[in-house]
Amino acid sequence: MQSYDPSGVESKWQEAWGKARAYSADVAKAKKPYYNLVMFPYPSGDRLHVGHWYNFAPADTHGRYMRMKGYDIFEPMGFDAFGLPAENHAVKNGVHPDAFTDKNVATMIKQLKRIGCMYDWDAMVNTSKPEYYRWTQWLFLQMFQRKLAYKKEAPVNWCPSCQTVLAREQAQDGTCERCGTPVIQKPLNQWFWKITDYAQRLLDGLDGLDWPEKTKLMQRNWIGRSEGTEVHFAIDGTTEVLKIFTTRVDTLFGCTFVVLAPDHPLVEKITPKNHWGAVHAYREETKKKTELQRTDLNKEKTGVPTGAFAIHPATGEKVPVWIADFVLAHYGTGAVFADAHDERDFAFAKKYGIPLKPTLKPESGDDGPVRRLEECFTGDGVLYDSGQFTGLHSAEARKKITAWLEDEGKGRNVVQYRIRDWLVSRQRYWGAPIPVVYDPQGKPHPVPEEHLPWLLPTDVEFKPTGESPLKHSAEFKARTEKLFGKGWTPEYDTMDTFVCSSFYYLRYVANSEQRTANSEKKPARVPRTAYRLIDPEIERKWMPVSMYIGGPEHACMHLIYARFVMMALKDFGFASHDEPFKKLVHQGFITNKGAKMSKSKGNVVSPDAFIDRHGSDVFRMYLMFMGPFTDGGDWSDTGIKGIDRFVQRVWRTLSEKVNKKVDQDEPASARALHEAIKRVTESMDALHFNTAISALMECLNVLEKGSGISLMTAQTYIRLLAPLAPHLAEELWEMLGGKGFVIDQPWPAFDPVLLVSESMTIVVQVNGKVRANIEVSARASKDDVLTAAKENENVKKYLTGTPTKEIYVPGKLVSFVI
RNA sequence: GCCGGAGUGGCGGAAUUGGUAGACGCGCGCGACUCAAAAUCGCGUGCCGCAAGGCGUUGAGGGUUCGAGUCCCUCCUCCGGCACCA
Repeated sequence: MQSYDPSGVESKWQEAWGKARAYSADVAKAKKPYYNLVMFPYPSGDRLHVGHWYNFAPADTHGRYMRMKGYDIFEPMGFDAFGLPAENHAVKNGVHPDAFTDKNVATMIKQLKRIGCMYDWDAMVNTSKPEYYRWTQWLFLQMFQRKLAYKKEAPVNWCPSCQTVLAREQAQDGTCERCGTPVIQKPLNQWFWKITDYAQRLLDGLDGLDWPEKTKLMQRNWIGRSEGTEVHFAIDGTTEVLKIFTTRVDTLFGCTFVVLAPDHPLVEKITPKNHWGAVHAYREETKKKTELQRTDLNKEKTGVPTGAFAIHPATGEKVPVWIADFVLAHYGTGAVFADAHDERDFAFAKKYGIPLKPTLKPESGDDGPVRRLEECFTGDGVLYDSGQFTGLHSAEARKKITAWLEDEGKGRNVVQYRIRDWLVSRQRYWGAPIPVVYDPQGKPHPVPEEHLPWLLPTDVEFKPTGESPLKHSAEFKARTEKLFGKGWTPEYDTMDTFVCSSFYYLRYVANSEQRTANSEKKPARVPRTAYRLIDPEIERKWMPVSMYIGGPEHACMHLIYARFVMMALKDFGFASHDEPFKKLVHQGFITNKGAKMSKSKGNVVSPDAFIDRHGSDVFRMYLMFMGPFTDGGDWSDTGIKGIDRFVQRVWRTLSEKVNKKVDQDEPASARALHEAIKRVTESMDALHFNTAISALMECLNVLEKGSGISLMTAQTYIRLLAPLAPHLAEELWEMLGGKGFVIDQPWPAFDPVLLVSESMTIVVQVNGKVRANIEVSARASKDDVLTAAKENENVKKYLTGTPTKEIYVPGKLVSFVI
């Protein structure tokens, strides 16, 4: 008897699947579409790592399971190929990013094929190719046309090392997401996409999504809706009006000063000359600080008075106007009114000797310390010294004061969002060029659609200089002048790669339709998607993605951009759905000795050696057996042996013990098999691959002990195994004379009758302690069971006296209380 | 600081609506095969006991219940996210 040798078997079946085009979906004809998607990888030059496998293999197992359940699976794979690493590599080694990317994609495809996933390679996308990025640019034009793309000068996050701007999401902790360099603020004229227009819809849409609650919550926080009041303060001696957003208008009467962000536009207009020196110096000081320094919470708050005064809208008092960098320019209106009921205002006022006036007291308890300004009370309470609102509770006061302000024309109820418009410009080479040209007056014009793809020029230096490398392309300038006229210049910035990945799921489907049409025998059919982002009928059928699997790190980036783009496309009339991803699941992280695997730490585990020795089936099953796939886990290579043994045992048992002459299994075997069908099905539905595997192991343990296995049972077992160990299952299926591919077989159903055994084991408890296990007939009544329980010797020992309570849980246990 | 999630053997982890905690696997121990080792197979693996049986137990403490890993309260620890958001 030969042991199972995966190397030959796995390549044999990978070839056979490929030859039969077993995984090419016909998206136009499919009846029960199921779009099984994983987040596409970046094609780095490195080998596939454990993290890739941990994402792709279980996702593929899910797809295979759904296929056997009768769905038409579409499972594409592609490459998010634009981005900094290829460009940095180009800078270092002088190889063009395109050549470098091509090489990486080719090796990555080879490696991906070894996993043995059901990828429909006909549908592949590569975001760095003109046939793809023409759609990235097309999307920009759509946004531009509807004024959702706009250019503005704004202080932006700038990474001095990468020499480019970053979206807020890419500079979250004040450092560059890629290189960790502290980010600085720099005023630049940049392209933005108006995601803020969709804030409320992005928020509302979350309720209907089958996503992890945690991810939804993160998006809710990111969108950051808050309802409050905009209060208008006139500036003394000017016609200027300062608008201030607050959620605590109940403390309005306690306002003794107002604070502007240093870069608030009013500062220049209202600061009297004699204060300008100090104000200017403070603003310059702020500019020099990095985002990290500026937002350091432990830092003592600083500020300077502007010398201007604002008129309190309710009392008419004059209150001083300060600037301070704890007030953020980009939230609310970039200004706050300060009072005694906010920790920051309280501390700031004490530091600079600004008077405070408490107007709120707790509903109960001693408010002495608050009145004496020894304590800062920030909760809701009861108002005093607040004019006609005195005596009201905070919540009530907020409503009444807002209404009063509205009547007086001094304020209104408003909703604020924390989310900011999406900065899509990048001063880098390796990205999709923004399809905009400027006339000699500097006015931007969209590049007409017939000129798409607006090609990325190749005659450039890659060194980042802070300006877009495209600026140095002679061809790019010449092309623009030739098409649009003398003095016209192209936009030199490229797009954030998150734009590329915001709609790729649509292009997969379009590609698949196109290639299928192209590969059909005559008469040639013109693919419906050839000149469209996607055919509307096919979009309606395949969207939203049925299952989207990828890492949680994209919660507030890719996953929010893609939702925004999908909503916009629907509004533009190119799609019929609001949401791109119906169900979302995050795989967990695989760590090594508790630490995140990274190249710089040198603790990356390469799957290669394990694949060579054990094969893809064993490796992917081991990853799935480690624990729940949403949890991730710490890598250890000792346990893989267990799966290897399991595979060998399956092989041995099914090649030695199958008796084709028998069609009736021993009862134990039959029960074990049907128990396995039930449990594997439940586990697969829940994506609990670890328990699916253990159910198969338990079943095998029983089958091994029996004297023989019927062909039927063997084939059913192989079908249960097929999504988890696809190659092994095909080989066994063929060996036992199965027709076609096992992956085309239906998923087995269990027979509940076979799950019921003749007898049942009942646990007997006395006063909550287990005293016996008794065997009774499966048909025994409550009285039978109770009688049998009382007759048990050990139970008798403890059953001293008449039970005050007799509990019987059918089929499970008896509990006596005495 | 705020918001989430999680704490179960030596290890990874199982456990329907509250119903035999520790399935399955790793590791370890003993045995078989072998000149030997590896591989494989068998048995064992919370504690005490030859056994029958007894006892303990799911981060800590308390509560509800005939019965709690599961429900409620208090606390501890770890992980993830947000963080001057007015």
